[in-house]
Amino acid sequence: MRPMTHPNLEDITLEGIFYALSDKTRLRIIANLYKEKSITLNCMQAMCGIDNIPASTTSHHFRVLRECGIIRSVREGKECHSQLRLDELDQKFPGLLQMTMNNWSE
Amino acid sequence: MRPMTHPNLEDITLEGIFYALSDKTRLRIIANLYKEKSITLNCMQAMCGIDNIPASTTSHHFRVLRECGIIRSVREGKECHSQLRLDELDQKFPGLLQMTMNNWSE
DNA sequence: TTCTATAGTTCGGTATTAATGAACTATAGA
DNA sequence: TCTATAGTTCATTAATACCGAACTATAGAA
Repeated sequence: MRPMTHPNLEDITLEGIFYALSDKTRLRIIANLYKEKSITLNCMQAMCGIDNIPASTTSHHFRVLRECGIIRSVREGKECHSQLRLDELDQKFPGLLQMTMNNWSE
Repeated sequence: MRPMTHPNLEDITLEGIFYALSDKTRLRIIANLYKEKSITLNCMQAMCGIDNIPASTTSHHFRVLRECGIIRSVREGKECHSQLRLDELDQKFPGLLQMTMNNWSE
């Protein structure tokens, strides 16, 4: 299993972030993580309320979110715990995540 | 030539907008249109400073922007004049375009 | 220590979508 | 009517996404 990679702050691009946000499922995941800002969630928790996505697809979505720089994930035991890179993102693209969540309904 | 179609405000989706914004060339177009908010630009003007994109690709990008609801285009003579749907977008997704332009550099 | 369940990842094939050269349309002006 | 301009559409190739099946890594039970 290859190690999880995360881009450095300076390598995160606006268009990369927008790409990650251009999918309903990923927006729902982000919304779940945003609700629980202060704690990390495992995949199942982060997928709470999102219907019936195959595990492989879920894994793909988390990879997209990770590799564009929106979330940070660490393996803990047999789970993978993720959280938003809130402070970093807010430093690089002020207001982006907040605006997104303000405008996200569903 | 089929007529240009634009979605109604209620059919514009957040993920659709993000998809349109997930491309460097389209972000550059948006930035050009944003600079000249008050006037409409033809394709060539809107592509100002953007290097060497084939006409067919340009046309494709404008179509994506149009069909997601970011811009409105009308044919005027042999040109196609476009402008941001600024007020409408601001009503539906407050702050989205402004945040995007604040965070766009290039 | 093995066995089993859990939580996720990776691989590979199919299906969808994007980019672009070539041909086309529509209009303006000579 | 002829030519140039501004852009669109079509068709092909190239890149990506989705998802079942097989795999990995860990935890806890037997």
